[in-house]
Amino acid sequence: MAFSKKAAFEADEIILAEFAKAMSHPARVAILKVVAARQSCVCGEIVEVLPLAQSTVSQHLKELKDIGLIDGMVDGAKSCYCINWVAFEKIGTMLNHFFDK
Amino acid sequence: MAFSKKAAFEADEIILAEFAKAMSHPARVAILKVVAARQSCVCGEIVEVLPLAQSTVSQHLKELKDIGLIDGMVDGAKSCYCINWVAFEKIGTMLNHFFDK
DNA sequence: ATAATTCATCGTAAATTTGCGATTATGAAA
DNA sequence: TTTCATAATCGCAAATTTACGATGAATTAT
Repeated sequence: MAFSKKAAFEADEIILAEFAKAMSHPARVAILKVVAARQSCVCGEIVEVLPLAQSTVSQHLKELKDIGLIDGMVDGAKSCYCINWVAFEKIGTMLNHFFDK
Repeated sequence: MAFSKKAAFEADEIILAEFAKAMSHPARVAILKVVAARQSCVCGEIVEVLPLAQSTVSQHLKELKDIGLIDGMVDGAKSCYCINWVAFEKIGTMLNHFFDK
């Protein structure tokens, strides 16, 4: 493969693909669902609900946070996450208009 | 890793993740854009436009077709593709309602 | 019939993702 | 302070994805 060809594509194509990638694993979709249902929630609650180890969940949370689908804030020893609805709006808009012509 | 944990999630989470995965690479987003812009188009036209080898494009097309985002039909020696708008509707609906509560 | 086109599939190497245990860092409780 | 709890990060192994050239199958052109 030698090297990735991602850079050869247009910025909006890359952005949409990155959002899609963030949601391309059922664990991350499940995390989004849990966080959305509880307004905001602590990492430990997510770990309890998912069939995955704490370190794995933490990694998925990081990915969702890096792309901006969730916001995370420290609450003492805990980490509290909530949905970034603005980002979801953005995706919806991109999906609605991206393939129009 | 030993084995994938995908099966441990709910069906709707898996389906949404699969759609997202199909759109998680800029090449596939670009393909969708090209096909959408031309109503329907032949494989060769896509290969011309993308910075990828024919076999690579063909593989991406197969992924998009397998998940149902595009339909493909044989036209003599050529292969003609078009967007499956119903599938896009489905994604839009899932995105709009999946995280509501 | 032969050659050229078109595209799917195969085999592969390299890159990336997934998952977990172990460790680390920080805050809370004793 | 020492201990416990919470969660991020590291290091590694296994799985999956990405990309391409080569090959094959089918159609069209000569």
